Amino acid sequence: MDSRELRYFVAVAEEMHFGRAAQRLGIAQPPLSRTIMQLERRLGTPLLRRDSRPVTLTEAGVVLLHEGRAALEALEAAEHRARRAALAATGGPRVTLAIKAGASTELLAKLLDAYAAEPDSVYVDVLLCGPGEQTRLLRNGHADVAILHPPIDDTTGFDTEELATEGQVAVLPAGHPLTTRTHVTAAEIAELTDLPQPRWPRRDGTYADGPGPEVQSHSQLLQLIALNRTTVIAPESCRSQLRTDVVAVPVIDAPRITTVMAWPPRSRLRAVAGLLRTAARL
Amino acid sequence: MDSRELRYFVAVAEEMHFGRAAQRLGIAQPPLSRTIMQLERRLGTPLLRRDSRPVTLTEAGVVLLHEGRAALEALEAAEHRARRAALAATGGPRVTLAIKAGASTELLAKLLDAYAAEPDSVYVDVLLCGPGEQTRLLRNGHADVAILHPPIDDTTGFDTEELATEGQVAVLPAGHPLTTRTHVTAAEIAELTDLPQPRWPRRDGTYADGPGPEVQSHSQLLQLIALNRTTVIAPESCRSQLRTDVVAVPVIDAPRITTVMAWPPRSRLRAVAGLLRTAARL
DNA sequence: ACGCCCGATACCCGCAAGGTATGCAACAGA
DNA sequence: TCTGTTGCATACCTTGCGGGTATCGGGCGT
Repeated sequence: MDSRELRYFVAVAEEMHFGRAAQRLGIAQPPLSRTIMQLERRLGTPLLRRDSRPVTLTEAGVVLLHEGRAALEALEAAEHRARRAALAATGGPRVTLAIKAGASTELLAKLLDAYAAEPDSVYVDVLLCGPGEQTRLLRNGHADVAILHPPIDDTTGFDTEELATEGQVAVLPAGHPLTTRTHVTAAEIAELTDLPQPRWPRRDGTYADGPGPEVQSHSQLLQLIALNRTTVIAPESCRSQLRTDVVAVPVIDAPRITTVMAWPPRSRLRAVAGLLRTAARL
Repeated sequence: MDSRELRYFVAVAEEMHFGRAAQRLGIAQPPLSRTIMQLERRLGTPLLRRDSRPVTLTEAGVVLLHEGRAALEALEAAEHRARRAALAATGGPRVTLAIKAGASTELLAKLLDAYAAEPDSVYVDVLLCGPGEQTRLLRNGHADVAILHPPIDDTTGFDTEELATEGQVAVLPAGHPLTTRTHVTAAEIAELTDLPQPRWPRRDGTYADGPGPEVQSHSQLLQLIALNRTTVIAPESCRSQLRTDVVAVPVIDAPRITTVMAWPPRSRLRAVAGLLRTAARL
């Protein structure tokens, strides 16, 4: 199968609309229709039901959308990794590590320092990315290794190694009644109608409905907490990033957050192995 | 990147020779040369060193060969899985299970019977394949799930679930001195110069050098054991397939063999989940 | 019933993929 | 060192296919 056909099909399957898909692909609609029909002939099965609007996927179409996305990502990954391998061969070897922007830097700093002191260490490019973006970067070859937090992040399809596990704390305004407690429960925090949970923007920039304030950044969130507007439950390592006008109280029954290092399976990069050895010693 | 270019590059990288690669691809050599050069321009880096013969891979070339193979397999997989999904939608749902030909059928038979009795079970196509072939079939989409035996089989890149673990036995000719023992060690078996280890054919059909007899099949092997020509260490479940003129003696220090079910990560097939649930109850 | 939306069809064009002929550089043998 | 052979690159031609425009036809809303 040709990757072009697959790319076209994925576009149509995602848009559920030939015209919009064609626009997204930068081609006209008729050649797109033709290519999809060619693909269907080649596979010997229809992928789309056009008899009702909007067009819908057949069973085979659903499968091809899932598997095809993975295949296209693998193609991208091959291209990017080869390109980066070329850079590493000329300008000195390096690896790219993807971490969530705003995540705890303590553990990471220790790891990077320790690794840099290793005899065969290479330069580590640190790639800050949005929430949940790390797995995509790992899959499409923009990163070699990532720091993830299951079960928030989905690690299926990657090799992983656990680095740390920690409890969670509720971040409350200084002076709030609960700050006198040694610990609280998740239910208690959820029931605080005076401090409703904040709402983060979704992928498309819109917000879910709810009583909590809309936030775009961590500093904004901390300010809103200090102003008695909201509260949040976060890993305890966030303590080092807190302002003095907010207080962290352990949440006794919140799920423990694990920090894992993840990399694509059968990645044979020496640098990843080195990072792992270093991490194992910490 | 176009899959055609990648296919061409992989052919050249595997053959280390433009002419042979072109022949394998069914095209002439000049367009192949041109396509590889286009790919190199697109990536902005040379992939092959042509200044000495045979042509050799650059660092980027090595990476692209590895990653590119995986990407091409993912493409194949998408195609095959979509095609099979279409079949499943018309002719009743089914899954394809890959097992090594000649492996123990006891556990498998129990599993399949139990699964068939489940309320939402579907027909299971059993695909017999050569040693180490299961992972390839899983990767390229010819199979949905497989029975593997790590550490013999490489399971990196798959989700797995352990089904069973068993010790190993030495299969000896009836009447051999060691058959009176309750157990033996691997070293003792290796030191039996009168019964050298058998030699299996490699992928290309040739055999490694050594004193042992060349064998192609299990029945051949058993006959050679009965004839006092060789011996072999195998999982204890092989006992049910032995003839009466050979004897199995536990090897006390042989690594335990695990039987795992493996499937591609983020495969969402209900049938695979059903098989797993059934397996968990056995 | 009418009009609109949207995918399919018909037809044309240009380019890039593939073929043939040949040049030129690298290894092997003397 | 010279020469022949092997093997990748270059030059040039041909053609099929990917893409564009114009238009048709069917489903759905009003």
